[in-house]
Amino acid sequence: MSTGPTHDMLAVYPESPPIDLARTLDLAGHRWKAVASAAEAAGHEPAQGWAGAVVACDGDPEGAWAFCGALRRRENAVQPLLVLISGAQMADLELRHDLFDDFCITPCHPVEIETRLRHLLARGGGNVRPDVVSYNSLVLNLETYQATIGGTPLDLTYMEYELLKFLAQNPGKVFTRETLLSRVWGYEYYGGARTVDVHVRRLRAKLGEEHANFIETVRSVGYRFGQSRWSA
Amino acid sequence: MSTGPTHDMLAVYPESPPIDLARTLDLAGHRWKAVASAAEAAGHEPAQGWAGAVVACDGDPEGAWAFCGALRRRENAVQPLLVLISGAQMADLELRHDLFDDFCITPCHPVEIETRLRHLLARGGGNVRPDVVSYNSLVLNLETYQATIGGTPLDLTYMEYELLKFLAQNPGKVFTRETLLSRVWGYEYYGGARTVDVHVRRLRAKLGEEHANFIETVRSVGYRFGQSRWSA
DNA sequence: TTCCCAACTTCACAGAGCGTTCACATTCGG
DNA sequence: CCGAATGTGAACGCTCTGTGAAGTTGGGAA
Repeated sequence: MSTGPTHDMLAVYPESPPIDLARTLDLAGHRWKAVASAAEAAGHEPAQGWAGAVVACDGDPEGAWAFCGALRRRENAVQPLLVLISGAQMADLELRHDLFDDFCITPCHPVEIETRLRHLLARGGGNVRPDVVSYNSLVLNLETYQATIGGTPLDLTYMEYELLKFLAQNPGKVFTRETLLSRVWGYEYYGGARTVDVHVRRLRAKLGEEHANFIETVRSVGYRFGQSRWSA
Repeated sequence: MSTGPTHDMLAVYPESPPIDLARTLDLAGHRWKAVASAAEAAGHEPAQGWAGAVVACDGDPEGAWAFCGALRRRENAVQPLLVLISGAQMADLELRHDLFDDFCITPCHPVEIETRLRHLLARGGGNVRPDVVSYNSLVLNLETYQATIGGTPLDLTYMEYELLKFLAQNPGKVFTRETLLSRVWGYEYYGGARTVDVHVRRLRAKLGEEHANFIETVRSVGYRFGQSRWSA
């Protein structure tokens, strides 16, 4: 139907995208605007909103993922979101599965990028991103930053909420304190691992005695949220 | 095909899939069944339905696309659907964008297939396939640090888990106590060899009388996990 | 600006869990 | 039947985690 997207403005990151990417987008007839940050993306957003985003993780992976996260946490989450990564970065994808819709392993054929973009756009943004994370009676509302358990709201602080969200998004999986610090607190964080312990303790307290065991301690390893699907 | 949860059976086309694909699926712990046609896919469908489909278009593109179309036209459309195509076939995708959810350009890294499957399954609400080590009814979940035997969880301590994991990753191979100490406990470890004995004993106890013989004693040498193919 | 309070981090200590070792019993090979 | 290798139970001691509290930071109000 569409010979070329007309009213579809894509956000591209970083501000000086790889020349191959720029050429590919141009040749395919896409309209796009490169931005340096999520704030800039919000500032330069067209009236109809972004039609999607393409993020190259080559130069600055940290910044790129932060950018993805920011676009997804917005009021109107930008969709679809295509990331370009190197093969070595593929391991990063697993824990960030909620931050993108599709990915390309660079270097890749320009046609592949174009095909994936077309596919994503044709599906109208593709997959629906859940705006809540839930486990049993626990519900995290990603839009309002509120948590409830059995319907009654929990009064969580920011870090408590982020930690619980991260754990609840990966139920059953064990994380070391170091992993939690880097994924929840941030990469450049240089702090003691006991910080995690204390936050876990407060979370357990707020979850209540009945649900404190939502967060399990795995001795000598770290923490796990929820039970493995096998221990049913 | 490895053991695992029973509700994640993938349909694979064609009936004799590329060996690389088969190996990738097995190593990732997926359960799958190769089928020769859409009719056969319907006939062999598990009670809970297919968790998804992987279609290799290498040999017979027409048949492969017909297969995809049939799965999509069914009462319960099979989702998600991942197709493997060569670069030359990329042009086919545009006209068939409604017949698949994601694609891989072959030849590609096995990790990419696995990553895309994970992503698709996670989106579809299906369970993400964990990394597992399994032997008979014993399953070690490397993500959750949990072990089960015949579906019932084993309550292993950290060292017990590590020892069992190492042994189970090398079934049939005999290890001296010294080797086990250096590989499981660490190279710089300087302790008595009887430590291994005690841990083996506890492992056998927790495996239960029925499966205690998973760990065999090789007198004057060490221990072996699983049976030698020469044993009577 | 200055103060204040909430949130976050760090610290210290106690308790529990777990790994290691030892002593003794048992089995195996010759 | 003997010696060596292994199985077994118990006790010791260390490491890790839970926990209360002190210390630090940052943002908002007066």
